[in-house]
Amino acid sequence: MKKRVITILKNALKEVGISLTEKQIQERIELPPTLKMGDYSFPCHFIANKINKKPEQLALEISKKIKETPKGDIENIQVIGPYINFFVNRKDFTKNVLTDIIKKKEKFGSTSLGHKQKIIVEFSSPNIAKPFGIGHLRSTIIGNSIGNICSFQGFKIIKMNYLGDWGTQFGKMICGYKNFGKEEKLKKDPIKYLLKIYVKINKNKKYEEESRSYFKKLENGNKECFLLWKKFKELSLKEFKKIYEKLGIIFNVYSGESMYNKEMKSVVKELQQKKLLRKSRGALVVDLKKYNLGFCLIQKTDGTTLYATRDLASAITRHKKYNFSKMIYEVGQEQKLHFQQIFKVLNLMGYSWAKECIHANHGLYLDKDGKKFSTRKGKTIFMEDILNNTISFAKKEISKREEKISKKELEHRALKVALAAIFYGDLKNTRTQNIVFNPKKFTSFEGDTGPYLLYSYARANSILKKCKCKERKILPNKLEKLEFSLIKKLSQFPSSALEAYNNLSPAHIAHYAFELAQDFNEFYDQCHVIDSKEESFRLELVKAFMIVLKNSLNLLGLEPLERM
RNA sequence: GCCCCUGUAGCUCAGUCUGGAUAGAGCGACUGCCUUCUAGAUUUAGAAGAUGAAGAAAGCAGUAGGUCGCAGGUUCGAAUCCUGUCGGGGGCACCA
Repeated sequence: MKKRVITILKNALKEVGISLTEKQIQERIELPPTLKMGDYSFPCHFIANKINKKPEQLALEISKKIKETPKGDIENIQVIGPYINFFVNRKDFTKNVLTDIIKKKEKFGSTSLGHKQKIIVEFSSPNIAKPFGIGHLRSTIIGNSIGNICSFQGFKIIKMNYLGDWGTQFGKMICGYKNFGKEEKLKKDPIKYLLKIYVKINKNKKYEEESRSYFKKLENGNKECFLLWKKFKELSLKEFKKIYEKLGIIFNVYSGESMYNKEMKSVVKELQQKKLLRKSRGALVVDLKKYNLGFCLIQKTDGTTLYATRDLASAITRHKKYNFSKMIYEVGQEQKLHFQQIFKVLNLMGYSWAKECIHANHGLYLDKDGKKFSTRKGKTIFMEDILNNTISFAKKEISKREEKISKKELEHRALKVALAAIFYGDLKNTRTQNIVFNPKKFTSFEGDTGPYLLYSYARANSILKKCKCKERKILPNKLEKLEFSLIKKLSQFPSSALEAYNNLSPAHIAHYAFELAQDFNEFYDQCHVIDSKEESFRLELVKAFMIVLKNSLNLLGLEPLERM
């Protein structure tokens, strides 16, 4: 139908002496703010500018040239101010949209834009020997969703967890454990105990020298250090995997900084050969001052490596191994400069694929004073606690509404509701914005929340379950306003999904899903589905709603519930 | 000091990339939509309550709430673009 609008416009514009390509016209077509103003609209300001005419007048002139008498799929054309508004035939529109959704089901809205090219999405990436904190929550949820969004556009996605399992901090860990660690305590609650040690060692400056020497030993292959490191890693990974299982997030690859130990030497060599390295204050650096990016530190004075070195090595190795078309790093925005440096260095090294590396940065969770959380100072909120709190709150809410429920069912539903609250609560925010952490946000289930979305789905499901009438795909003569609003919203899902991909922005999907659920609930309130003459059509509409909402939720990393 | 992000309703935020129709949501506040009772009588008033029921109130409708940080500029037109300025956050060499 949009195509028809474009053809009509193209012909009319020609008559007035303006020639635009179909693509140019398509880009200018807008959706009017209200239903009363029509379904598609063409603003005339921008052309009027070029030919020095008043937009209102031009709109009238163009509309007069539209010869084809409005009928068929376009019912009416109106000029309001500088806009030419098109009204579609609602019945045809509805029929097309519903048929399309019900035919394509979970594929509705997806495309094959990616042609199965590979995209690596690196996300979550928690630090070994530290608890899974609020800092990694965003990366985990957003990265997962970005993966789903890209996959929906036909890319082959590799979800990669790049563990922070190497670096000076492990010198600190080993130093702390050797000085005041106890094996029994470690076994009891490994991660929280290791955190205690980490905080303690950071407070005491006299261990700094010793810590660094332990990391040097570790990097040089000292056996005792290696075994301790291995133990920390295994214990941590076990805890992390428990959390991922609860969150329902699956990684294709578990990688880690430690895995690029061998490649690092060759990266340093390569940099030297390409004459990019320079000695500065005893360390090896790449000078990026020309690009306003400062120095990228490659090797410390004591000869050990740094984060940047490992990221360079891993990027090069990954490209060899996977031949990715894009690599997305879902990492906090405080590392923006770091990634700019890495990408620049890769570029200077002559790797043309450097431009396909993207830092999809996210804003930080700030504490209630608006300051950054810091693990080093022991100021963290544990993922485990957030999850457990939200789950127990969800349990209370569910039991309030349904007493006779099996324990197993309660556990299952409470987990799904809690995840919806947490995931949606995070994803609805603009990715790059900082968020002040407020635990109450996750335990509020009304209004613009994840549980509201699940509720709407369950509500729709209940209608279908209770209705025994047979399907007859009859469209009513007159569509109610709320019915048509819902249908229009349904039709917008594909462009929402595409927009989310273009901006790597799950928030687009989150906002769409909320508006969709709102439209559905309005429709539900006003239009009774059962015992109405329109029932068969409305049942189709409810079905289509469920499909589209489910697709949206899946993109966010959530599963809807049939009952809540 | 330099670089990046940011300031929209009491609170939390969309909208800013790509300037256009009355600046939108959610929370909080107030009102109504549910049930029972009493009076009144098809369109009412008061009080109380919540329901184990289901076409699920985890909902819907309405009211109040805005100098889009401030000051200039560009434009027929600015929350949106440009400049300046003030407030908040993050980063800036041996952490990741």
